This record gives sequence, C-alpha cells and structure tokens, in this order.
Amino acid sequence: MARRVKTPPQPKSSLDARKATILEAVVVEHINTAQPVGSSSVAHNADLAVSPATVRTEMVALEREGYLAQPHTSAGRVPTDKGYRYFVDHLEAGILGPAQQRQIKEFFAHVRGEVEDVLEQTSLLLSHLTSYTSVVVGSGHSHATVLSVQLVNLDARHHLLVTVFSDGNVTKHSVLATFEASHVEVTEASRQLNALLIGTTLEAKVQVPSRGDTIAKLVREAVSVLHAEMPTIEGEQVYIGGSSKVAEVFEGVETVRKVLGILEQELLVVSLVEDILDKGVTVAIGSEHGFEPLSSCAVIVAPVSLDGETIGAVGLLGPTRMKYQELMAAAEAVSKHLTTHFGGENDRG
Amino acid sequence: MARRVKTPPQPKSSLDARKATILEAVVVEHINTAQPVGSSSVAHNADLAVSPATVRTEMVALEREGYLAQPHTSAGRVPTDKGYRYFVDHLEAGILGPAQQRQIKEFFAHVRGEVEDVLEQTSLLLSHLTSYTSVVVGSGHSHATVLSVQLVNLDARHHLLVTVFSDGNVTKHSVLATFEASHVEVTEASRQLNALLIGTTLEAKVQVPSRGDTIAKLVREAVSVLHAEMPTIEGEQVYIGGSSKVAEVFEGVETVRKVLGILEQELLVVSLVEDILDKGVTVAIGSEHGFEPLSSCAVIVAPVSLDGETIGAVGLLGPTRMKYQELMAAAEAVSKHLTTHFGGENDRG
DNA sequence: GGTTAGCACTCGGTAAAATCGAGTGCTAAC
DNA sequence: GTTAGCACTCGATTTTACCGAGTGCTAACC
Repeated sequence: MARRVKTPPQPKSSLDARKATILEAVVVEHINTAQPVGSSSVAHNADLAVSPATVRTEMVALEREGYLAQPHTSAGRVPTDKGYRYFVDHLEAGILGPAQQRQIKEFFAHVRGEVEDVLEQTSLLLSHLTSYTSVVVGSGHSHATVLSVQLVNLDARHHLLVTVFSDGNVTKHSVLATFEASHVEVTEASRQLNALLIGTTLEAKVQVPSRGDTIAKLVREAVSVLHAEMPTIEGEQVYIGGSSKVAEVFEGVETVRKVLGILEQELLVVSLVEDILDKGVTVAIGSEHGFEPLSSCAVIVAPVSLDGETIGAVGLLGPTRMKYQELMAAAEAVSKHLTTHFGGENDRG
Repeated sequence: MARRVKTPPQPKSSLDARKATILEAVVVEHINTAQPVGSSSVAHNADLAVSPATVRTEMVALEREGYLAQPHTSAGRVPTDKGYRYFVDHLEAGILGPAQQRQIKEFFAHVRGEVEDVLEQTSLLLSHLTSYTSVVVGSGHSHATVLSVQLVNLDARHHLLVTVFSDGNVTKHSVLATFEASHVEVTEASRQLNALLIGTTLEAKVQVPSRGDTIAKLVREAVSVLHAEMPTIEGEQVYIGGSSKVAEVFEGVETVRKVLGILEQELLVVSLVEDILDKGVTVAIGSEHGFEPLSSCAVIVAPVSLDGETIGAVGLLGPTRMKYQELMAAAEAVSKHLTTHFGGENDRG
C-alpha cells in the first residue's frame, strides 16, 4: 500500500511478461553468482522456451530502458538499481526457513531485560540469522513526560539528577554546584523538583524559584542541566549487529571502509533509517536513499510499532546484490515479533 | 618499572650495540614501508658505517636468535614479534606533535557530560588523533555501594527500579508484578528498599521481609531483580572508536573480518585489555596476548586511575607493524589527561 | 512479425613464458 | 673482523598468446 509513494516519474513501471521473467532471471542469477549473466544461461534457466538470441534482443531492450547494464561489451548483463527495484517490487513475500523461524521463536521466548537490552540482542539475532549487518533503531522519547526526578548527592557539591520518564527511559545528569549543600537541603530540592517537573515534557517551560537560598539555587541548576540536553535527540538508540559481516558481504577494501565509516556515525544511521521509513518503503536500493557513500548498498527496513505508532525499526544492510526475499522475510518476522513483544508487555501480568 | 614483570624466559634479552642498531633500522623501515627490508638499505640508512655485507652477517645472527625472519629466500628481513618486543622495550618515550597536543588540550578543555559520554568521546578523539582503532574501557562498579533506590510505577503492575551507586552509576530494572499495587504501596516499598539497600554492595545479602502483603512482595521482587544481575560484570563499559580504521590499517579481507569480529565481542575486548594491564605491560605484540585471531595485531594500553586505583584504560589496536612511538605517546597523553580530568572533578567547585 | 540459427567479432581473464632485479650466501682478499 | 665480488634464488612484473563466454547482426524460418 505504502509502495505507491515511491518515485513518481515513470508512469508505473511495468514490463511485458517475458521481459519481466528475463529480468528476474538475471537478478536472481546475478545475486547468486556475483557475475554478469549472459543470454544463454537465462534461456536455459528460466521456464521461457526461447532461444538465447531472443533473450538477447529482449536484453538490449531492457538495457535501453535502464533495467540492465553491461560492464563492457561482450560481457553478460548486470541489473541496475532500477532493475533491482522492479525485482523487489514484484517479489512475492518470502517465507522464512523453519530453522530460522525456530530461532526467532526461541529468542523471543527467552529474551528478557530492559528495552535497550532487548533491542541490542535483537540486532545480534538478526545478524546471526542473516549473516548480514543489522541495524536496530529505537526512537526517542521527546513526547515522554517526567514520572519522577531525584537529586542524589555524591558529596557536598556533587549531585546526580536521575530522571525517570513515562516511556521507561531513565537519564542521569551530573549537577556540580559552586556551593555546599547539606543532605537535608538536597532532599528538599529533590522534593521541589518533583513537584515542578512531574508530568511535564522536556520541551515545557517550568516556573523555577527565583529565591537566592541554597535549595532554590540547586533546583535552578538541576532544571537547567536537564533542559540543556533537550535539543539533542536524546533517547534515540542505535544498535548495530555484526559489523564484521561488512567485510564478508562487500567486496573491495574501499567499500568496506566507507560502509564501516558510515555505520560509525550513529546519527547518520538513524536518519537514514528514518528517511526510508518516512518514504513508506521497506527497501532502499543504491542511489534511492541519498547517501552517496552507500550507493552500492541496499537497506531493508521494517518498522516496529506500539499502539499504532512507530517506535523503532529493524533493518539489514548489504550490497545491492543481496538476498532480498530471504532478508525481507527475516526483517519482517523479527519486527513483528518485536512489536508483539513490546505490545504484549503492557497487558501481561 | 612494571616492565620487569614481562616474559621471564630469556635471561634479559640484550644485543650488542650494532645488532641493536640494525634491528631498530629494520623495524623502523618495515613499519614505514610494509616491505621486507634488505641489508643495503639498512647499511645506508643507519649511522653505522658498515657495508651491506657486514649487515648481512649480523642479520643472519639476528635471524638465528629469533628477532628477524625471512618471508622467503632472497627477500629482505621482517621483524618477528620478538623483534618488535625488543624494539618497543628499548624505545625512548616519544613526544607528541604540537598539533596533536593542542587537539587533546582542546578536547579536555571543552568536553563535559557524564563519565560514559566522556569515555565514548575520548575513544573518538584517540581514533582521530592516531588513525587507528581505539578502545576505551571503564571498569565496573562491583565495589560501589548503593546510594539510593527508587521504585517508580509505570502502571499498576509495571514498575521501574532505579538504583544510584556511589560511583555515579545508575541502573534501571523492570519489575513486573503479578498483582496490582497502589501508588501508596509502591511509595512505601520504595522507602523500605532504601532502608534495606543503602550502603550495601550488590554482593551483600540483605534481610528481605517475609510477610505476604503487597508491599513486602514488591520489595522482595525488586531485590531479587537487582541481585539477579549481580553476577554479570555489570558496569564494564567499552567504547570502540574508529572501527572503520581496521579496514585501512590491516591488509587482507580475512584479517579485517577477524579483527572486526573480535571487536564486536565486548566482553572479549575487556578481558583482553585487562589481561594486558594485569601483566603490567603497556604493549602486547602478536602472540603475547593469548588471542589467536589477533595474532597479527599489537595492542597498546594505558591505564586511567583515580586515587591510585585503576578505573579504566585507553588502548589502541593495529597491526604489529604500527607506529609504536607515536601511538604510545598518544595513548599515554590521553590517559594522563583522563586521569586528571576525573581526578580533578572531585576537588573542583 | 516475431523467432532463431549461424557467424564474425570483442575483449576480459587466465595461463605460460620471459624478464627483471632486489637480495642473499659464500668466498676470497683486505 | 670487514668487505668486495659474484653466482644464485625467487618473487614480482611484464609480455604474449590464447581461450571462450558473450555479443550484435543478418538471413532464413515459421
């Protein structure tokens, strides 16, 4: 359904049955062999009873229309991004192997712990499952309200502000005072902070006391420290699983370096995944996402939602010649399980 | 001083002046060129006024003693791990370039935030500074005592146990009850938990109430959740900076894959670094640390201490042919700055 | 008109051959 | 003990030849 949102240009890319079959055959074979594929292997392989010559004629057409490309004359054809796109768009949903299904079931039956831990482990699961690099994103808590704040004093001038949010996130912030405060004063400041902040979001302005006593100064300091953090997309979590797979799955040191470099920049990864989600797409191939350094990559994403709202996503990253069907099935399955996992938690006793 | 603790076997490896010079020249040149180095370049390069033939004779001696190796007949020599070891042991402390010194000063002048954030950013700094992969380890808080615990209820059955430790660490744990609890009950449970746990370590046994009321059940549940976590080395933090550098600095996809695979396993990295620290050494070369998959790597570590106790370490990882002098200086400088950074925090107002 | 067999042609990849030269070990003279 | 001289080794590089998968085109075929 969401697929309608994709690239508006071409009038609804569609090919006659035979061209489609040929394109598909080329894609499949190239994914398996990593080699340019020639007319004859397509003619044999596919169930179209046609001679290589005919296949060739169709191939020049497909090349003219931009679905295929030739590395050089007298070599076979290789799919372009557009070719992969057609392939993916016309892919019937894959079904996961029983072993993998079992592995996922197993995992979610036994996984426990905080959201962060679950997400991190999920990224490892996905990576093991697929032998590709996985990306799991949990979205931030910008709309979460404060459930509780507490000022704990480490020593006379050094305090720790611990804040609990309605979505279960907990943050800590150091509060360094230029003056000493007694235990009683800190406790009182903590009480006032609670009264002040509970129920508010980080965006909300609060009325801080303007008095000059120790307690008021503490309160002001704590509030400012907490709110100072607001602009950063605090709470966005990224977990990358199996980054070593990058070296297996891509060829060419240069590409490996580039991809790893990208994966290091968590903010970039988050925005990449969110961009793709925003487009309502589940796969971004090559140049489709704007990131030039990832032009030889394809990214599969599947949203994780709670109460109808997207709260995160799981993704897989690989070269454009990746096993789309299998990987999409894996991502989908895991995202479904995650969704019910978190959804179920609320009801469970 | 700590260096005396290293490999006991050989009676104090030492070479006559000329052999030492030659070995050093070979190491330096091989580090720069990544190529086997021949007798003539050594004869020219070094300030020993000797002919290549003499150098050759010395080289066979050095080879016999295990400091050098020949990839194949009629190729130059390459240092062995033992050769690097000798080189490193007789390296006078390097001095950091002014640009890098400035960068470090700059960094520590402006860095702020929680310990975790500082450590993470430090790992990035080290990596940028050196173009190698960095490892920053912060040690756990097994001896830390509980400063404060708080049970916050998210909904009737779903609570969050937030614990603040004396070392500034904060943990959260979900507490899922099979029964409903009112706000008042949760608050009371929270109060009792505080009375029970403050000042204790996670190892300590505590006397939980055995009554059957809601509050007692909550308390028991919370304590068990908290203590269940004890055995895991909670609080060990690892930050790896510049993992993409692995692809630049090592050659051979296979090596890159192996190293990345290791870096993914944080526990492994922690124990690697701690092993090296325990040996009282600052550099582990090739086979010196036990990790077979890292046999082509060298690791530089520098401890970070607070009040005389080691609270973490910074490290750099690269191929055995890495720029030891420069990197050791960088690691040392950063660890010193980190030490004073954390040490100073306590006194600062 | 679409399909196909036939065919000349292209061109990257591989293998064999030739060559190069850095570097060695040895020996004999210094 | 040092060094010049020299024959020798052997990986790396270049050259050449060649193969063959695959193409595009054309003419015959259904």
